[in-house]
Amino acid sequence: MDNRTIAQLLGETADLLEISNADSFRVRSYRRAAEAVESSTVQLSTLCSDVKKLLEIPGIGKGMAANILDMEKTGSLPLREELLAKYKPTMLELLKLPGMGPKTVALMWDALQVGSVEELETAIAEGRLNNLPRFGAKQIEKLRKGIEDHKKNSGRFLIDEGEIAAEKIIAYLRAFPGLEKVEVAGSLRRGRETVGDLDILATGPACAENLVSAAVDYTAAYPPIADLIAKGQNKVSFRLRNGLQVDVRLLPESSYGAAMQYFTGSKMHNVTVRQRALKKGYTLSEYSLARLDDGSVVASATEEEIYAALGLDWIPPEMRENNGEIEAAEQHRLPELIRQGDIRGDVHMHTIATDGKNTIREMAEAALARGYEYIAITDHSKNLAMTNGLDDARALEHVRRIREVDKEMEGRIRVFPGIEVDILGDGAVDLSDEVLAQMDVVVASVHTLFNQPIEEMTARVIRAIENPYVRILGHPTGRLLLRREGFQIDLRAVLERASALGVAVEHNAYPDRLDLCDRDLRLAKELGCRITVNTDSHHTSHMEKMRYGIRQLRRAWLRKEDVLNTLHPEEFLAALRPLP
DNA sequence: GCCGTTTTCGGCCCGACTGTTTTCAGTCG
Repeated sequence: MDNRTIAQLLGETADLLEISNADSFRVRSYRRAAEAVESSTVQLSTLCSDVKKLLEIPGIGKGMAANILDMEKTGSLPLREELLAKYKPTMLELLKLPGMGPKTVALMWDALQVGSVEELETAIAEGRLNNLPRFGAKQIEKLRKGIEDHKKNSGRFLIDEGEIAAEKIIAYLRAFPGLEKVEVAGSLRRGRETVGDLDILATGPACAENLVSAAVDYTAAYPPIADLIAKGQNKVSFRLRNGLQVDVRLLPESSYGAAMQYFTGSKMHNVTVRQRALKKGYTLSEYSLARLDDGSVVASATEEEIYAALGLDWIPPEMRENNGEIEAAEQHRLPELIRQGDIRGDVHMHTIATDGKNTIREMAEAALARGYEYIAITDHSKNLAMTNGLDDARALEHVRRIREVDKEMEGRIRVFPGIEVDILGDGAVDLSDEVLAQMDVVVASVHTLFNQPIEEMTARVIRAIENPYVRILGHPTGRLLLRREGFQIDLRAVLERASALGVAVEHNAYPDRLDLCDRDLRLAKELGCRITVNTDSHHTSHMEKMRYGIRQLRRAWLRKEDVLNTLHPEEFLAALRPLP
């Protein structure tokens, strides 16, 4: 069992314990253990013969080690099974609705026997929630909208989940002799924030017509398959335990490029490309680009050949959304998109001073190892009490330590002092100007819950960035606009103001908080905003998540010069809004 | 359930905000 699965089972157990009103500290210990397992760099399954090693992991004690051993041995966790006998697995889904916490889920179950999103929907429609304590018209309406949003997004998986699953499948397939090239296509290749399913293409000598059936059998025997949906001549479809559907196609090398082009999509991009082919007297399919008159193949082995035969430059997958990329490719005007290697610094990260997991020094070393030239340490401020946020005094002390580490690093990497302040209800930020004046990088982030009219919300955020010490607007859409009903903002108005003030707008690279979608990023560029891309890292390993953010920037057609943290350290600071 | 120069109990990140309360429970970060 891999770490991710173990972490998931532990996390679910924590949720169930919470619903059952268990001791909150016990719940927390399950959560902590789940986090510890998730961020562990060693596979726990390799440690199971050595319980001592398991106990060395902070957050794993005797009980938890026993749990892990149980999961390794039996594939399940006794406590979780016990709780699932009492409740329903679908209740975990209910927890994802905004405003739905464990207490409410328990109430729904005890009072109405409602244990799933569908049942809740029915109960709302039948007016059965009306007599429940704490349930007024507003609360019910919030839930109704929450369900609506949930349905829109359920069935899709965050890009990193898709990628992790894809990497494992690809590694499995590559182990088969004669499967030489195995790659992902579909929306994952296009870098969308979420993926509906995985398309994986494989080719090599093993895909020759007379041999392919063995490779098909091998594919269908992939151990984690939960449900084999279809097994055909050269295609295998299955579902994984988490519900993600995967389509694997095994193709001859000669048609690999055509298949890559076809299965990468998007739909509208492909429609337009095929229309173009027809105009030129060709027909384009997943097998080849061929002449209409005699059917002879013009191109098929690589995408480059196909696009070239259509008079187009090769188009990066992230751009294939029919947003004008085809015209640009025709006129050789495709922008040179930003790449991961262009990023020279990450200016949003946390340490053990608040809710991070590593020290300032460890973060600096890890960033150096990644090839960064600078980082900014931006721990939380006091309003985020739960994170042990810094008040004025602690913030000053923290700045002093950051400067020390900066010196210790002897110029190999710069470490800038910073802070992530919270925006209060009146639009003020929660630390004093005197303290903010000591910081190189002040990020003002919208964290706390607001449920105000759009005008009021917009005004608050604008008031916050008008504070002259604020240099970056963090989480500009208040994080997870997707998930949270009730947070609404006039993003255009905010971005216009940020642009005028010279406040940079941050794009978060973390997969579950990609708070600017590609459309928002295009708008930001159009309005002349300065843009940064950051990971909001709470652990050294989080820094690798940068790649997800880069892909969003690429989807928005951004180039290196559009993003501030591609600059050298001093240039970066100079490009930020001038300090008062 | 974890953790411990205070070792085998008693701590364990806490404050803001909302809706439905007429004093607070629940959710969120």
